[in-house]
Amino acid sequence: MEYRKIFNNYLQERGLRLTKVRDLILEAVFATHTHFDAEELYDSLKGQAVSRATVYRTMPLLVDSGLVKKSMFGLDKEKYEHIYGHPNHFHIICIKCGRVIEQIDKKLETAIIEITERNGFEYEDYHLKISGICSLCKE
Amino acid sequence: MEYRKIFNNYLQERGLRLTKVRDLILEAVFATHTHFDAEELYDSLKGQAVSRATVYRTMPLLVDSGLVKKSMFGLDKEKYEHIYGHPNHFHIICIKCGRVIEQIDKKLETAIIEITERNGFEYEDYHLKISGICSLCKE
DNA sequence: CTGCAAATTGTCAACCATTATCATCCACAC
DNA sequence: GTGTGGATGATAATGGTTGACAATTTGCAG
Repeated sequence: MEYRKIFNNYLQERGLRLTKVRDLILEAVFATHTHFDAEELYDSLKGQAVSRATVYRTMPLLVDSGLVKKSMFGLDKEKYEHIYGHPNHFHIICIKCGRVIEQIDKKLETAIIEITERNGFEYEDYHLKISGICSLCKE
Repeated sequence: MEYRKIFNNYLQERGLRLTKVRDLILEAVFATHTHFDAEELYDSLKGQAVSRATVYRTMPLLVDSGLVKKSMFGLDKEKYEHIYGHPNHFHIICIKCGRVIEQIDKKLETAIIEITERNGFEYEDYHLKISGICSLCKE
């Protein structure tokens, strides 16, 4: 798995250790194909000796390594999603039922990068969340 | 002040009461021209008998009334900004120094609305946060 | 203007996600 | 295999936010 190589490289580059527990967490993250929070990840690791604290401690590493992204839903908890192998995308959320649609739009992304550079920034990443009412809830 | 009228209408429409305290909070919100959190708002009301709990209780009303928006920085606390009289805008944030730039881009907004409708959603709002490295930090 | 019911507020305790602490454990270099 | 410093687990602590409830105030009817 490519993502393992990436994470291991990331760890080694900064003198962090490749541990069994970090591996378990990594696998759990990539076995999850939805948006999840730390607690849900912890639950999915029940039975495999991993403590809650370590899950919380590992998430920033995964984010920093570029494998995982915080996906901002403006809710209470931190939500994450793995992004390795997923092109940059954004979300459209129904404010009635909470349904989330993922979208990719190259043109929009290009426009965003242009705007960033026009302001003298070196582009790094973007988060876009659109709120609306989905077709099912419109009636 | 127009925003007072809007808030009062909002309250009356749902049988909520216009109270002195809500008025004080409203004024404090519109006296603040930056992004703020509940605690900062509470501080700015020191001396005017308003309790912390009421500040927290009132924020959702202000958001729901459309006068205030949660501005998502993916940080620890809920951040807000008042939006009455401000065109819809987004933020570019420097990941090194934390500087925040506000931008308006009509074309981008149009594109976002189009994408939303193409997906069968009725457009409501969007949140865009761009991360990058600002000109000062690039060196 | 007065009285009343219901909404609102303040105080303070409770909640809950996240973080710090610290003793124990383990990865990794030698 | 050993030593050492990073990593982990258990648990307490933290801090933003919310709940409970008695006291207070608003909006309205009379």
